[in-house]
Amino acid sequence: MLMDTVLQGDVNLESPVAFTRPMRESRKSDGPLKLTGHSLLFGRNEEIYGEGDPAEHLYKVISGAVRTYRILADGRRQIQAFHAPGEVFGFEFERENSHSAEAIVKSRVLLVRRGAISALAERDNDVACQLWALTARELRRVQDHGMLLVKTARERVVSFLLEMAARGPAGEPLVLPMSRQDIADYLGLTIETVSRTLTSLESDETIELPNSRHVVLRDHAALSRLNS
Amino acid sequence: MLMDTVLQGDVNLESPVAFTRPMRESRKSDGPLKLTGHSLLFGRNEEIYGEGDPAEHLYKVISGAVRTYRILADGRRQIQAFHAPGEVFGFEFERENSHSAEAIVKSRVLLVRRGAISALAERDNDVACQLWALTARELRRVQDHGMLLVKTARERVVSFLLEMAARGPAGEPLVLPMSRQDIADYLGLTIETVSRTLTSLESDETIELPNSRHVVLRDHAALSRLNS
DNA sequence: CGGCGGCTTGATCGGTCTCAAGTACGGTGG
DNA sequence: CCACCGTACTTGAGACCGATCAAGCCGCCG
Repeated sequence: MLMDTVLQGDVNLESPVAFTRPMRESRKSDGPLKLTGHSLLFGRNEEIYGEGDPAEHLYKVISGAVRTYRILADGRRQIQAFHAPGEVFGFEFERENSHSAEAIVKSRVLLVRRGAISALAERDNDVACQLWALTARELRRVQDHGMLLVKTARERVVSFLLEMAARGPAGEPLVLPMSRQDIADYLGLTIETVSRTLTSLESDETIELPNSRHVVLRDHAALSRLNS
Repeated sequence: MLMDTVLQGDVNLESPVAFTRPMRESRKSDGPLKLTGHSLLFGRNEEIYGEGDPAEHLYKVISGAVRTYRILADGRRQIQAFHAPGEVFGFEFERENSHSAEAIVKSRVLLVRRGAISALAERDNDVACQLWALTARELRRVQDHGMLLVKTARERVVSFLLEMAARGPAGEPLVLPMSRQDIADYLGLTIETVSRTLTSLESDETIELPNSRHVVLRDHAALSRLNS
């Protein structure tokens, strides 16, 4: 974990940005929320923060990809979200983090002190409202993720693919930075079921799998139908 | 749905309040967020708002109990939360509601116009910060609910019972306002599995079921163990 | 060329769903 | 007070989906 120079980032309300592209700088009409902090570089599978750590920062992915997760008492891991460049994570109302975060691949992450944000929010209503909006957006994402978990294996995998596709440039093959185990823990399935389901979608000619980390969505109509 | 006199309620940050008790008026140190609106009375299973309706209000349960849910394309229903008196629901960042809300039993609900809240939030940072806090709290709840959905049937039912018990007065028998179907849709199980699991817990002498809407938690140690 | 980690494939097991009766309960009317 | 009814809940038998256990395969890097 290497310390980097101070730099400025802006928290915007735009929808997630492609994993495969540098962050997009478009912004909503209500304007971006300028925040400053240090950016740090994290290696593959390196912890960014752990469950129970004091929640001192908000985080923004500059490059790479991040997963947030919780571990159940018996060791099962539930991945709550994958974060692409441009996305903010680490929303926490409690004193301590309710979940852990790790870099999926080598990633640059901007850290913004909560104190700085609170101070800013007290002076500037606009900032406070945007924090609300960002949190509400995260709430919506988590609700959507919850919907996944009551579907069949096939529906979950399809939903996952469509979610990833929605973040990237349309038409281009999907690049997945995360392992099968990550996908399985995100979808509440086993690695074998994820693998089998992908294979099955390929033999239906709904998708193509040039290799394990690349997916081409071939039949969007069929995918949407399966997304239920 | 009967129109009622205008009355004042306060949105507080306290944890949920028992379904079986009138709302608790305790408040956090950062102070309650006073809001005014109309209270309405809703009958059993009456809709409070529907998915896709313009999101014009925040809601607070005065008495009774409320469920919020989404319907999947094929008709499956996923209940996102049960709301007890004192709790605020209807957080929505989008223009339209992402889910529906219904009264589980005859319920009185306070409606607060979003416009009024936004206006208040623009003038008063404290209000804006508390909205953030409330939303963050809801976020945490939804994350916790997501964790349920990757557990076994037995674990889900136990988690549900403990969640309900945590809201009510300690030691007293649990009164469930919702049907087995509601519980099943909240836990992502079938009604039969919920019923069987409860019966099984009773024959383990972990709980008692005086009747279908009342549960006595007998062996808290066993329940905590099963909560994983 | 060998070894290792990540992924796929196969065979079997088991938990939950599905379909189908039964039973208890609350309300209504006689 | 009881007979009746409808709804909600419980219980049973069997099927099925996804988990588990166990090989095998592929790609990558030494």
